[in-house]
Amino acid sequence: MVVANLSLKAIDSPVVLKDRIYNELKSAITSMNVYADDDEHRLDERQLSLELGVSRTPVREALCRLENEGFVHTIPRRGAFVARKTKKEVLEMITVWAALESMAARLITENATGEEIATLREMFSSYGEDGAARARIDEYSEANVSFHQALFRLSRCDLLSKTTENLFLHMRSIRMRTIAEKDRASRSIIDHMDIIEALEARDTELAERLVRQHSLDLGRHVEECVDWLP
Amino acid sequence: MVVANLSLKAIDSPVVLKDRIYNELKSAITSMNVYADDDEHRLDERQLSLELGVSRTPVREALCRLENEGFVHTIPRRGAFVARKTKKEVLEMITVWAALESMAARLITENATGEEIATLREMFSSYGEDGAARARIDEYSEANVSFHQALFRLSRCDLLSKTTENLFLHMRSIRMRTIAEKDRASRSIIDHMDIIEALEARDTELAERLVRQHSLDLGRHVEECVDWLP
DNA sequence: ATCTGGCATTTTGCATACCATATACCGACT
DNA sequence: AGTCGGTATATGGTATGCAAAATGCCAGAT
Repeated sequence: MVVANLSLKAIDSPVVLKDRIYNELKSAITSMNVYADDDEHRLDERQLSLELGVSRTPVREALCRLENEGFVHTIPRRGAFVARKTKKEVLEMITVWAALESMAARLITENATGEEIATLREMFSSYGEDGAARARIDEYSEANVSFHQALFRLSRCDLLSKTTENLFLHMRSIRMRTIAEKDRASRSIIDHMDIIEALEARDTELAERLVRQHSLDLGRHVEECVDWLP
Repeated sequence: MVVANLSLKAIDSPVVLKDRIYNELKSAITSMNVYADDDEHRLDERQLSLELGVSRTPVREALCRLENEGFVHTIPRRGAFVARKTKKEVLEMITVWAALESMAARLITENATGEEIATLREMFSSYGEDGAARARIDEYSEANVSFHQALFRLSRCDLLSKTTENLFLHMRSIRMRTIAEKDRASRSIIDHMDIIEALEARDTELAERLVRQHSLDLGRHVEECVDWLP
């Protein structure tokens, strides 16, 4: 008799309540438009626990995590609120983003395969330089996000992706609003194409610089044009 | 009658129990040598709450935060353990570090005053190029940490500092062990001096490249020489 | 009429009690 | 002797209870 050599993957994911609540709240917070109105959105522990049908304890632990990630701001004895970023904080997020993504580009030129880089180009196949598809802003916005996420994925550095993940979510509402300007969208496409070419040419320094500049440009644009943030 | 115009600073720090426990545990974890022995260090909720003289609830919330920051690894229904980084994770931390610190250097060349940059040089005044002081490794190690922290401080980007803060703590044990090699220490001093000169010359690209390379060198050294990590 | 002081309410922070599950031990069976 | 199965125990996950603290309201005084 031989032991059946089944290739089983260990199941160590007994998803517990607090994690599900964390995911639920996180998606709820990131999908809402925090900056739509001026009044702050309170997160009542008791109300949340009632709505979710659980006790306050796992809700508190979920809020604790969200606070640590900057999505929730809690004031002792006062309660939890959906965090609102100041303009300064947004600009700093963009700065950190620029640092991380330019490093991702660097790593891609050194490690990624040609096929992987080719997938980047395919993502924009429908958005030719003719600009025919430029009208589909919302659709492009999706491709835009995918492109940046792909950069981090191809860098093969999990920590880079993980560190940026929350920045992505924080920036989502901002980016959605700033990308909805045609000239910036077309500028963005050109930037992306230049980046892809640099990656294909394995030009480490150039790719790094282009990616960094692309982010810093966004930063300058926010600096100059966004006045709806404190 | 005039209103007394006292310049009071708002006290919004009713330091609550869970925060103190968080700090207590964090300093305890980061100061211990996690990699000294092979057996994993368990963190028993009940035992901790007994030792600290509090209930389990705030202990759990502190552990929750520490898990989110990667200092604690909890397995559902099994308990919390002091997290042990793999070699891959350490290398990725160094990569992220390199990205962030090189961006800090970039910002310094653009924003910092000459006086601020001068303070960097003063930090190494006692470690001349003659190498007379090279023997004082432990003392130098302190100056080394201070130097890197100063880079982030002078970047005037709080988020850069904040993001790196935990990386600092994670790397402490690693760095302590790798820096304790004379040739690397002297190499490190030279690197630092080159970086300072680039900053003084306001050479953005050079400063950025030197800082990044300094970190990546550490990465390569860890890659090659550290075999005591899984 | 406005300001101040106290009371009531609301809500968090912490403590405790309960429950589900994983591990460990032990006895029985092959 | 080794292995399998059951039970006990320990430990984390969840629920609830209690108290401190902060806000808001109202009444009374100036």
